[in-house]
Amino acid sequence: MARTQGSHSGITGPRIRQAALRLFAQQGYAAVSMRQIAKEVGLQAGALYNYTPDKQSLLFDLMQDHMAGLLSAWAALDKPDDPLAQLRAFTSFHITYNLERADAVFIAYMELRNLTPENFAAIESMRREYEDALETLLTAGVEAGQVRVPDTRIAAMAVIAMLTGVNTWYRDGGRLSLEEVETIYWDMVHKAVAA
Amino acid sequence: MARTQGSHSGITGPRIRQAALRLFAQQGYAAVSMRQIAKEVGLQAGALYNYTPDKQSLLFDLMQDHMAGLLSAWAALDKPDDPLAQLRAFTSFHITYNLERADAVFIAYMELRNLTPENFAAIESMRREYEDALETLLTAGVEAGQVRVPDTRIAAMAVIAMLTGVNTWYRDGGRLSLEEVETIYWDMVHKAVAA
DNA sequence: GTCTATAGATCGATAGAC
DNA sequence: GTCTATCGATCTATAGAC
Repeated sequence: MARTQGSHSGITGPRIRQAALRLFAQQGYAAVSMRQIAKEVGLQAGALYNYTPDKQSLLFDLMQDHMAGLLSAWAALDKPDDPLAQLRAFTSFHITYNLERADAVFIAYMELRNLTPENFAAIESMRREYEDALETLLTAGVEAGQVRVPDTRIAAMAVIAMLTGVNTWYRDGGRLSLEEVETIYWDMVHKAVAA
Repeated sequence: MARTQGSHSGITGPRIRQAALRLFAQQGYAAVSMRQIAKEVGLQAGALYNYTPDKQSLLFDLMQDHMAGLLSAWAALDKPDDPLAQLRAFTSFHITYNLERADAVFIAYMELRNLTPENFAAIESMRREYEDALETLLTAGVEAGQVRVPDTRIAAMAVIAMLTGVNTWYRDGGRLSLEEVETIYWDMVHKAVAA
């Protein structure tokens, strides 16, 4: 039953999204053509339009799936009661989750300007929700007397920026293991916000 | 002596770079056409090639100028002797310098993938030099007993990521003044790396 | 669901007049 | 130094055969 055209396996859609994710991250949305994506999956360009109405929707779906996954993974995580322990859990979670999805993280940040206004608003709202989750956590720490920061909103932004920065330099098999990285960052995050 | 074509004023080159900087930052290098840049300056597309050999050189020059300016501005800054005071100076310097050049900062980070390998290496080397400057400063703090971090290299990367993150949310006339932002970030940076 | 073919637009860069 | 005009390539998206 060898097949020479297309995949016919019902997983063409995911393969297209996977190829687009990688290419968008490597070269940027505007620099990647539909023909390139099609070639990566073994299709002609026209066939892509059986899976996405247009290139913009392909980008938006990738970003939306990433943000939704991030939010639901954090929501589903089994969290300790203590606010400071929760903050430690957030630190490890953010580093690990983002490192494992470096392409999606990169796109979700870099390609915001290539979204239509409506799509941009949707993604920004999800990002805001994630920031709010961390700020709420910091506020609980303040009320428990474990955290003291000049401004919980800015502290949330600062912690997220610091942790996401790991993606710019971390490489598998490098000088430090993922566990060591998590420990090092927790030391700094902890001291930065501690009472 | 009214002139109706071109600028003839000897500042066309800078105006082209300024327009390219703004457009590249807003829409991305790949999404901006030479015709768009020309229109912004009031030229036809062909005239741009009197000022740049090609689009790639235009991008590279913008990034190189930005990084060179950052390095020389930090080098020229009058710095205190005390390592911790120097770190405070770095915090204020980085926030202010980058906020005042948001477009260039954005491009220098986002458009690395659109550089040729040679150009990429040149920019990366300058970025590395800036990171080294901060790491050297942290190491001096460790030797003076004022700083204690698990890893000076990672601490340098973490501080830079945290401070550069200001660019993603700060707006003139917003809730906080630039001075307040600097104070807030110094509080967190200081605590994060303090002995 | 994929193919081939193509419409219609736009791209970077160059040539030659002025 | 800027213009007009254009080359040759490439783009997104669609139409219609299979």
